[in-house]
Amino acid sequence: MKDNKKQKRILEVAEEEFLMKGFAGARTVEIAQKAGVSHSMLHYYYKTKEQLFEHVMGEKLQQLKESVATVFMIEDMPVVEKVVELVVRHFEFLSENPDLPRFIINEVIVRPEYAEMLKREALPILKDAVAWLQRELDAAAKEGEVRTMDAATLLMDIVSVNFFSFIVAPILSSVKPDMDFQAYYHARCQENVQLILNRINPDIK
Amino acid sequence: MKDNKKQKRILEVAEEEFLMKGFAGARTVEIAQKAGVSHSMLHYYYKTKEQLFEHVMGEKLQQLKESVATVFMIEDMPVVEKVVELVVRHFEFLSENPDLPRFIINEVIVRPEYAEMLKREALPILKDAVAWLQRELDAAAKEGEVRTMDAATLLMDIVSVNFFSFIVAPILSSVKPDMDFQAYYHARCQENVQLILNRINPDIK
DNA sequence: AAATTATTTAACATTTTTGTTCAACAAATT
DNA sequence: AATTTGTTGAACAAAAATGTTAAATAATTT
Repeated sequence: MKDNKKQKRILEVAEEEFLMKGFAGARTVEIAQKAGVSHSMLHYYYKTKEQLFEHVMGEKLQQLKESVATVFMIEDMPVVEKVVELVVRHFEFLSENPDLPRFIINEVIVRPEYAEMLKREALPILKDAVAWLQRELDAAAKEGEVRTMDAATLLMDIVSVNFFSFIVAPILSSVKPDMDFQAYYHARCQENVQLILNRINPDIK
Repeated sequence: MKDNKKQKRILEVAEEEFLMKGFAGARTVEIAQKAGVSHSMLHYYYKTKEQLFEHVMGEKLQQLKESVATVFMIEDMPVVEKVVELVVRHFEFLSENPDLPRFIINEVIVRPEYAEMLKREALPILKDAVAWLQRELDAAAKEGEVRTMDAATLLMDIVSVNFFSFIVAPILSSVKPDMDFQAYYHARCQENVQLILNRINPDIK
């Protein structure tokens, strides 16, 4: 086999385009053109736009799944540090995949079949992660290290502040064209860590 | 004039469709059909899909603008209560417009001309609001009522946790089909208030 | 070298979506 | 009553997007 450099290239460009514009907004001819292959080549490897999209979505969900596994694989350390590590890792994951969440959320809302896919792929592993975090938190709460709290809620807080940091980034930059992304991300990550630390702090409320 | 009930109806349905599916995903014939008017009627009032979309976007940005004004018009009370009020009002606004933010963010990212529109429409008033909040916070910080902090950051925290509560709601419900939205929203709002209160609490860190 | 696989070009077919036109009719306004 | 405005239907045109085909060539594998 020729190792299909072009096929890979098509998929790469398809990812970019679908992630930016969604299924409805992306154009197959544009994908082919940007990938530097002929229009027919695209259909040679992927019969339909839908099929191409499925591959992209499949890869992205896979990636999401792996990222959950990675993000949660934290060696032994005090639970507070673990939570900090969680926030930072999740933030880092997002900084490498800034428009993945927006993409998934949109497609899942617009096209129910992909809600199913998400449910199948990403959910079981996420449930395990929540259960793990809950055990950690409960144990630490008994020692008074953190306040008693729901792991799912904490996770949602983490995801929402991190996620939103990336959602607004392009808007902020359209407002301040000279904005320093590096600095922004750095500051935001710190802010988010701080916010989550307050959240689990046992001395409050 | 006949007071254009149908024209209004078209706009209503167009809002629903564009908000759910975005510009690229929405279909003019479907809009006409759901509005209970003929296909030709749609083009009679709105020459093109783009024009129809502009009306919707215009209205939505207007609404956003007004909501900012409303959300921030808080009578005299201690600043901590003001912040709580802010969170609750913003949450309420979102509960009435659950997919507005997602819509705006998407279109603004995909179509730069609407980033301009957003900048023109919503930004000046938001800047005022941030300035107001900053003054309030600074005054309160001097009295030790809240911790010294950046108003823009606090606002971003508020928006992100509230916003995300609504983003995930449809996903959660696809996971747990029997989920009680009412209860979920109520709990989430409380959680978000709590999170923000921790954030401004002067006794932490 | 032969066979297979990858790739292009360029035309074409199909489908989907948008937009137009026109004749007729209904409703409201003057 | 006459006129303007709203409305439909149905056909049609035009544009945009997807998908197909076949012939020719290049590259790779056997």
